[in-house]
Amino acid sequence: MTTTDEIQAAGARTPRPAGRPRSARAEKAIIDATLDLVGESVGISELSIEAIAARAGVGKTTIYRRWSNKEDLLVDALATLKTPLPPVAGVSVREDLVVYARVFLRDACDARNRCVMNIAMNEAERHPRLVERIRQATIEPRRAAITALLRRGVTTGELRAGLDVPIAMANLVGTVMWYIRTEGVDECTASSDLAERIVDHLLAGLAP
Amino acid sequence: MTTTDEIQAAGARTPRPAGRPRSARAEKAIIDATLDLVGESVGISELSIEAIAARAGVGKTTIYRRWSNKEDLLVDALATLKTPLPPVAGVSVREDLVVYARVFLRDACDARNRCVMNIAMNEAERHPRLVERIRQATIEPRRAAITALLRRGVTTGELRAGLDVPIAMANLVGTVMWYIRTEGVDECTASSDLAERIVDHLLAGLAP
DNA sequence: GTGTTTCGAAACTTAAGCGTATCGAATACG
DNA sequence: CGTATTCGATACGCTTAAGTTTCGAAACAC
Repeated sequence: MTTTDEIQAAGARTPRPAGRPRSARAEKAIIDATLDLVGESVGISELSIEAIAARAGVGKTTIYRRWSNKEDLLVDALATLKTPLPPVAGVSVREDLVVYARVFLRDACDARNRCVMNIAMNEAERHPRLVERIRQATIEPRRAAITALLRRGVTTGELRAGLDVPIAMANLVGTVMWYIRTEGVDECTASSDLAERIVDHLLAGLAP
Repeated sequence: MTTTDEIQAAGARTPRPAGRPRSARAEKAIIDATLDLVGESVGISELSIEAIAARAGVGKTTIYRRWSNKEDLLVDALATLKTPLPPVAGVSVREDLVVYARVFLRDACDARNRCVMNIAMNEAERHPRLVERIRQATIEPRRAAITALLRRGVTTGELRAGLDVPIAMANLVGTVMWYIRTEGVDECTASSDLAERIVDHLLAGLAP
């Protein structure tokens, strides 16, 4: 921190407390180190504040001055993974399903994003606050988007009438997730048409 | 351990070493406590030998006399969950798919069995030996069985020609797993025809 | 300049949990 | 009976990490 990279003047409203300002660079380094380590170790208990401080090149004091414990830091760190929500889509339901599937595949291939789902699925009992936040920020918007898309397909006749929406949603998301889990991440990055193939498979079904 | 419940005479071949025999009841209590705690805490690092000993009503000595470390104990404990392999099935591919789906649903609703999949999916890097054992003992047989069933369906014409078997497998397993994850365990035990509904949904596909 | 606050680094206290060792009591065999 | 081994309980040394405190240096406002 040799140069002047401290937090900006903070506007006219807050009269800027006296003393040395907090380093914005240190804050970013802490968040980045946290996300890197979470992406590697998958599991909150394996994540140590000391490892974060070492990786970020920062003293533990600098961390504890900003966050009072590990969970608070994680909440803020995961919030920066703003997974920009699957973007709005276009004309045909199939095309939109492919767009969503592609987003899921891309996220599932990124270690940082993948760990979010791992935490949401496995740490519910030990970190309910964190999991609830993930659920509201990431899972729920996607669930709602897919539900709306499936319902739209039913009304437009592009999808089967009487479709069981919860099952269909588990169908789409579960297939993508499980495929990545079993076939590995390489498979995703390799074949660029994987999303299309999966969606077409789901649309056609198993029967002839 | 007030009564005589020690290990039986052990046959004529081994001449029975002198001294007090090891308690079979203690061994069972240790395994049970291990599975209970794993099912609750999901995550091997949260599992402590001391907690197992306390839950089993056993001294740590009794554990370390049988297993040299946590992982060895887990390997043996998980091996007792012999999830008796999906039983052989019958005439139509649909019926057999329903049988498998029902087994997966039942397993996914039991905390002890559910944790096996959690470990297999999340602890691969930290406990490769354990995960490899789970993979060979549980995952691989099921994968092979489903693959065979899907292939059979293609040859008999009950399933679509040119079916992508890996995607179809992720389709079946992923749908079941994700449905349980999102809708909760209660949903499984409640509706007894869930397996049929999921399988029929997969067969029919999303399209009209 | 003085005063205030943050910086990174290090030492510190506290708490878990591992794996070992020791203890008296219990349970087998001969 | 004597011997051998296991039993549960407890204490021990060791490691890891949490969270706190102290330190001199640095960065700001005045």
